[in-house]
Amino acid sequence: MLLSYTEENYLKAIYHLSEDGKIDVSTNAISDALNTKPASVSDMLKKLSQKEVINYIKYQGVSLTPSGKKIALQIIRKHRLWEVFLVEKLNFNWDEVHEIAEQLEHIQSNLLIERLDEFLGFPPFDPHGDPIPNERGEMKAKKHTPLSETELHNQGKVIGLKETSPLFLQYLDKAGIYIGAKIKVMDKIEFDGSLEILIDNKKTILVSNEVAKNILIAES
Amino acid sequence: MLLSYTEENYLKAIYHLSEDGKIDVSTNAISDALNTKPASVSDMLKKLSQKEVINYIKYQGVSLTPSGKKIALQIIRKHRLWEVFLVEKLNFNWDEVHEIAEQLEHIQSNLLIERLDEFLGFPPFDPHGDPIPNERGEMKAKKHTPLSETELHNQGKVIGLKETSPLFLQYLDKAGIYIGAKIKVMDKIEFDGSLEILIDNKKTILVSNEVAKNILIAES
DNA sequence: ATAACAATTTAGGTTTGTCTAAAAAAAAAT
DNA sequence: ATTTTTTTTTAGACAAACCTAAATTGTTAT
Repeated sequence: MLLSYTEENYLKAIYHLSEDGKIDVSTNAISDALNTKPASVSDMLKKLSQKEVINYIKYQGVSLTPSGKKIALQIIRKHRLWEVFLVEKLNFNWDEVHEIAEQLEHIQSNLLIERLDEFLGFPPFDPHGDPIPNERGEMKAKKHTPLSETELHNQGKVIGLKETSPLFLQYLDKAGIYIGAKIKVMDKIEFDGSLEILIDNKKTILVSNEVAKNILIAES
Repeated sequence: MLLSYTEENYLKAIYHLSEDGKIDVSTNAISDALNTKPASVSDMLKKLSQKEVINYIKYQGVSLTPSGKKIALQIIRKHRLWEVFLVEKLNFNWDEVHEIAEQLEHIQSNLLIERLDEFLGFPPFDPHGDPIPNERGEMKAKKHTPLSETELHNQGKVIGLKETSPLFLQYLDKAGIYIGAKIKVMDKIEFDGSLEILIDNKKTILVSNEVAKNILIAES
């Protein structure tokens, strides 16, 4: 089924809002996300409900139907693949690409997006560390961030490394850091970007910014 | 000044229609090109005239103002650059890319298009042989086609070669073909794609399809 | 439990880009 | 030089996506 540019944006917004734990998304939350008025959202929800891409009961919020979720994930797939393209191929910074990808995600062509995916080497993550759904809308992996970008006091698990040289692995081993280790950021030293981290609730150590940049964390 | 998706398409259509010699473009011609009704075109022309991107006198057709032409050429620039991307990087065939480029040409970001141009190595022509305007909307070169694609009885000048090996150049020299030579296609042999061509209104020779593919013609 | 407040929906209106049908202007044909 | 035909414009309507203002429903606090 073919949806308009605007309808696609509504589905995407509902998907992102329900990601944050919520089962049902409120009209006001959607109007905030899309910079429209609640009245406009009500109109659109009625329409999307008729197209059976959302479950909608008046005054009680909305959720995506399976088919709505599939469409939302396709748009997210396109968005994230284009972001990879912009960063990897056109040398954009990861913080410059969002608005352009917002436009590119609505280009209609399955072949295009599969070719793009291939051209980019089937990347599993976008430049912000968010996983890229596959063509069936499946997304196994979780979002990850470099330890260096993790907020103060946040915690998560080590899910990957950017560096895999023996020297780096030896260092991690000695420090007690391994894939799956639980890490909490206790302090950030502004001067050089080094971090004080708590590993598995047991040991607190100091890691340099260089090291932190190469450890990927799935926050929780 | 910012135009809508639809307004951009009108300007582009008017540009292409006035390319074919015509100074003033008719309402019907535009409605044909855009698959809309003449009444809709009249409405839009009034609007575009108010925005001072076209010169419009009722019942007398339209032409682009300098600012309208500049906008049209920017869109054409984007269209052609994306076509190069699709063919060169994503391995599309040159006849598959038009519809996708029709969508991509409306993506708004000057930085994007300049980066794309650079990424593609500043190509002077799109995959159909049409020249790509520069960022100021200037387009020096003329459209070119391989001699092998030139229609029967059409004529033009040799403006370039795809092959530049000494053997090929020697062959051309012997045949009397040089950059600037006037060539007319007298006959096409279906069997092997070879061509009978008239050079400078003097000499008729037969060239193989392989040779014809490597000679670029600016038709006239 | 009910009053006050917040969230949501309905009603009615706007803009953009389209349409059909009818009127007006220009071009072609007698 | 009229008539006929074609082209173009106007008038009035419609769908999509938005808006404001008013009405309704749900929630919270007393």
